[in-house]
Amino acid sequence: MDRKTEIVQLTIEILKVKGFDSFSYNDLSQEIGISKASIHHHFKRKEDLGLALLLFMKEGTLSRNEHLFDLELSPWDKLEAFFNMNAQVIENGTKNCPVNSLQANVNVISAEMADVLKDIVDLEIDLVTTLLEDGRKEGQLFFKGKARDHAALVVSTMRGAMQQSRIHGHGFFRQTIEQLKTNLKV
Amino acid sequence: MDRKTEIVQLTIEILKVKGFDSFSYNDLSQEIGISKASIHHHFKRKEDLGLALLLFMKEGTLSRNEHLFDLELSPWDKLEAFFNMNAQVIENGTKNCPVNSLQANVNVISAEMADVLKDIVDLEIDLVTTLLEDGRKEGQLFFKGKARDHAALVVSTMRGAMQQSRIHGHGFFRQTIEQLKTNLKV
DNA sequence: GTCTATAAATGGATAGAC
DNA sequence: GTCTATCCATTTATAGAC
Repeated sequence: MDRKTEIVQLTIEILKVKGFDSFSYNDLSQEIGISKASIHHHFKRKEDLGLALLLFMKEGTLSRNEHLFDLELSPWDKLEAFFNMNAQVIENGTKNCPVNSLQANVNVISAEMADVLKDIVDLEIDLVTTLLEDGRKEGQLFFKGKARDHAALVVSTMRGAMQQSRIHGHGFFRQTIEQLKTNLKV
Repeated sequence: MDRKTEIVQLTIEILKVKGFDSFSYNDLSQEIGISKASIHHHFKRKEDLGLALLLFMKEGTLSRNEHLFDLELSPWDKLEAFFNMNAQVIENGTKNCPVNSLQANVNVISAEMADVLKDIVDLEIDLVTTLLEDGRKEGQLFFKGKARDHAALVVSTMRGAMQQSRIHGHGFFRQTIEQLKTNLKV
């Protein structure tokens, strides 16, 4: 892996713990073992790193969506896989989702960064919308109203639960997702 | 209103925009029109201000809960009032909920602060649990499973939607709450 | 690409006068 | 309670050598 990617990935990990304003080039420097100036060589301004990081996250979301979509699974099982992927992100509730972290800091990031952040959430809502539509068509899962509206609810709930679990412990996320799934059962 | 309260209330407003690490005594100084040193006179350390602010928020939650509980309204209408109160907090989606802001920054606040933050969310879940139980008993609203589990879901969804609405616009919160209510209809 | 050194600004916090 | 002045640490960022 090249250094740029290493820095980006480390930054995402740090974002799960601290906010965008709360981490410094010094944090990265210590963790990677090169000087602050070297980090600046790869990403001149913190904002450049922020944008690179969001584009990296968007790429990840795109490829995960594609991978999930191509799996030989039922809509229900794909939805479960989606939740499990996100459970891994927060590592038992000890960490936050980087999307939450950046949303909470939307006023301290650039407009460009915020645009990509919106794209990422839209991609997720797109995926869940498709899974909900397919599942309802097949009679495998149940919900009222439009698929897209319910997908927005599903993503909001998941994201909210990811953040709440930071203070309520790792069980909170698991339990809330269970309740969400209970509501989707026919 | 005394100065301490003025500072606390202003800090909560700033927290809706920036994170706990991202605002400074200088921000408060500028807005109120007294020097940084004067802010320090009222709250020696930033951590003291943080704790005072959380205790203030907890008091507010307690009195709002009590007020809501005493209203001559049906459980459904009380739930709606609860959502409307929270819609006011984020002011059309331009701002975040301070609870979200602090949860996202849980690693940069003190353990004492985090404890009170947990109390606040627990109080909300308690309220919603009671409303859900009463509503189901009266046959006015519907949900599967335990009232407390569903209350955790309701609060997670609301909080998640509050934060998403920062990038998805003011309509997102309203729409997601509508979808949440649609699911609660008998 | 990486380093040391350093600039320039801002942060939290204190001392002491009024 | 409020002020000015100041301290010290940290932060983002740059210059220039290797």
